[in-house]
Amino acid sequence: MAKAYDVAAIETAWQQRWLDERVYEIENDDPREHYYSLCMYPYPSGQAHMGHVRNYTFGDLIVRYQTMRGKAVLSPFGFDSYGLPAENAAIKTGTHPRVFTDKNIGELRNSILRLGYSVDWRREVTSHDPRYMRWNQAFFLKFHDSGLAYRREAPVNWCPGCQTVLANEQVNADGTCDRSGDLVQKRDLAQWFFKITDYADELLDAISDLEWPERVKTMQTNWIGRSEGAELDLAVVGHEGVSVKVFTTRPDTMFGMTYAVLAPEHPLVDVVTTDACRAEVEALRATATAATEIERTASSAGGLDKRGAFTGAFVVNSINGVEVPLFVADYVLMGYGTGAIMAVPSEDERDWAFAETFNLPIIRTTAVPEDFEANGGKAYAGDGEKINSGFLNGMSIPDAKSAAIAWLVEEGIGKATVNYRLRDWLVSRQRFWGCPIPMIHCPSCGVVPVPEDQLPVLAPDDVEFTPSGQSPLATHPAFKYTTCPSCGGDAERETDTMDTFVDSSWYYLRFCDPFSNDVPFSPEAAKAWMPVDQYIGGIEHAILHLLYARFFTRALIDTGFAPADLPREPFKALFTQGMIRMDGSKMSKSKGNLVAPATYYDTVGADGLRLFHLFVGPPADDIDWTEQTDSVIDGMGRFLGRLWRLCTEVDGPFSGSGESDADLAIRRKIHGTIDQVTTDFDRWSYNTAVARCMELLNDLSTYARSSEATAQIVTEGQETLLKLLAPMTPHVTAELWELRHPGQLLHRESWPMADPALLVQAATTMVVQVVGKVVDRIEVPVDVDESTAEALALASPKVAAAFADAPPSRVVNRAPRLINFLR
RNA sequence: GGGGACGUAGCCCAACGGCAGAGGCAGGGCGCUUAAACCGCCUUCAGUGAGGGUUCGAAUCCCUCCGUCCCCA
Repeated sequence: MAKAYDVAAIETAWQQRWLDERVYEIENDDPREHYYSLCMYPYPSGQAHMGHVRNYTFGDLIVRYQTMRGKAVLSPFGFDSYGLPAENAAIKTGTHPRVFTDKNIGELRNSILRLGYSVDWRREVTSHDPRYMRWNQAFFLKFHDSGLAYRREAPVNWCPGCQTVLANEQVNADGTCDRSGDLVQKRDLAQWFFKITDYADELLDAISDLEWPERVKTMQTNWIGRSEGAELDLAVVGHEGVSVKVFTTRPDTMFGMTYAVLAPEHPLVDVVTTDACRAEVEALRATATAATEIERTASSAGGLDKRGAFTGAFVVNSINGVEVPLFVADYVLMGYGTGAIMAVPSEDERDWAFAETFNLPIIRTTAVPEDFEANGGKAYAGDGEKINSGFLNGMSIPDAKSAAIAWLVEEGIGKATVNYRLRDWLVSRQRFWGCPIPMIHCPSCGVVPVPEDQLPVLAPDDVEFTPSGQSPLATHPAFKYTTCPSCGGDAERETDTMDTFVDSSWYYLRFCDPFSNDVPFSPEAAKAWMPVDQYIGGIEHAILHLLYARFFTRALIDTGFAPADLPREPFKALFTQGMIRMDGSKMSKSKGNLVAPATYYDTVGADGLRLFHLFVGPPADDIDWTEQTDSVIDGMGRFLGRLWRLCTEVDGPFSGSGESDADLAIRRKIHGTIDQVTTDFDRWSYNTAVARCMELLNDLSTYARSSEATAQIVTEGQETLLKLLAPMTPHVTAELWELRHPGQLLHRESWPMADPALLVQAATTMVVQVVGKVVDRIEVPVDVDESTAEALALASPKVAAAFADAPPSRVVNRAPRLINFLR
């Protein structure tokens, strides 16, 4: 009686065995070629969900595959354990966020283990561990020293009801607080920033060399948003020495400026606004403060872009001396450029709409295409000859740009500048469950860093979470009140904590050396593994996390925490997996449409579920979880059952000698499959790799059913299939290998090599076409020469009939695959 | 509004510019079974969202449109 396939028992036993035998524990000095595989470390939200399963299935496949390819593979795991959900849970239930978080970490770790993910668990890192977060603080101090961290006022979302600051995700789409429903206000608070803009050019330039999905590279490029243009001063009429500095990407359009605009927050607004206009300007500023940035700049959001007010002041268009009105309008943002623009309605859509509303003149400075206006064209941003532009007339746009800038420089009123959309990274969070910012505010010394030997600054445990939402740090006297390290007088601690993106910006470096306590990671360890060879995660981190991590790696190198010769790009290759959708929206806890992975452990097992995720479609594509999905997953279970029977119930006797056509055919199939699966693995085409294995299993089953089969070939087929499937369905294949080779571990075997001699076919089918239509198929030797192929094809009766009257005028000869005769 | 991805059997998906079908799901038939499930074997099903272009040849490359989704504003 063959052994039964007891899915759950086999899987848990192997998970234990891999841990016991330390199969995936790796040393930094391992002599094999190093390979660093990393899945983005998750927020610990409790039991793993399907998105985790999908992510870690790809990650585990790579770890096991590269290990079988003979490499030393680093596969660490950790938890992004600071964050808002734990704090919200604390407010709701009164338990400390650490308790909630540690419990969730335990659950998530167990469910990762249950998936069979191969991890060096000794290297586990959690963000809130004092041995980890203390380095955030050390980095912060050094950044502060180096000018990379600074403090300034910046607007935050303030809820008047809760008397606290809200994160963007706590503000509803209509601008209300998601807890109290009050209208959220903008308030200026002094906050800490990291100077990522210092690295804008480098971060932008390095994008082109990354082995990343094009769309992620595009998103990063757009996010940094480098634009070249000019900065110039516009003198304010009647205010001696006062001028408005504006940034424009189109200095060639200066002759078309018919008004200028200040952002509502612009400091000059108070200076230039006349008494007659003050009331209207103030009203506009009030509405602008309440509006979100998206509302303010969206050109499609129902006329919001037309909100503005005249200041009563005029500025001089320096290029032609014309005086134009100065407005305040909320479509100009203080944070971009200089917070003021010269408005050229003829070449900018939003300026055009604004000019129409306020009856301002529109002067074209670029010749528009002939039927542009006839077709309803308004603002025109395309190419064309300069017109109405004085000394720029007749020039192309690029020439006119240069000429205009040269003129500005000559006159001493402007210069060429580069502007970025990217802004400095605001790292202050008015939260409890994050890494405390190690700074002290002293009334006499100002802002003073906490001395390094006093790190880490730890949040207190004896805190109460009130539904008001205010951070307990700010109301905890023992934490808040301290003495100044500089003068010894009374002082207050900074009570803000760091953005959790700081935690995730260097965890991949800590994984290289998670045991050190005197350094964040040793230079040797970082050099042993960095950069990450394959980084895997969700597309939702395409911009912020990846950009911050790229910045952080550079900043750590430049501040001496990481060796100078460490690669400055942390992630060599990136793969972003598709998300799982259900009923048209993302499968998520908040949507309440989760399907628990554990549902399948007793039926098809983790192996069956993994196989489903690999098979269902290209890894980068989103998948839809539908009523039919369970049937597909059942099919994966049937496949594994057939694999089990092929390896346990096929026992001959076989009489084959290894010489028959069937023997050769199945050996070709075996080796062809090795070749194809290897190729598919290397190009992230796991769905087709699974299909190849299914084909091989089908063919092997047929072959092994015949008593004419050859015993050694049956074995070769079985064992090859087990190896090919080992990275995909590790448990069942490991068990079947163990049954054949007691005491040996399949996952320590080498990846199979295809025999090249079995990959070449002697003969192939050549398609014969007449004027592109298939008329015949002929068996030809693979190395047939063109003239022989043509002769063979012409001998085909169908071709002969077609060309009975006259010979073909042209022959497209792609021997041995295809030949096409044309009349 | 700008940028990007994707549209192939009832469904999920394959197909270096060269025979539209690898694999799976669902459906149908037969076998196994007292019967059913399981299992095994066989099998039906599209001309590639629409239109144009390039090419000897287009699912594949280019353009326009339609639809779905994502990112940015």
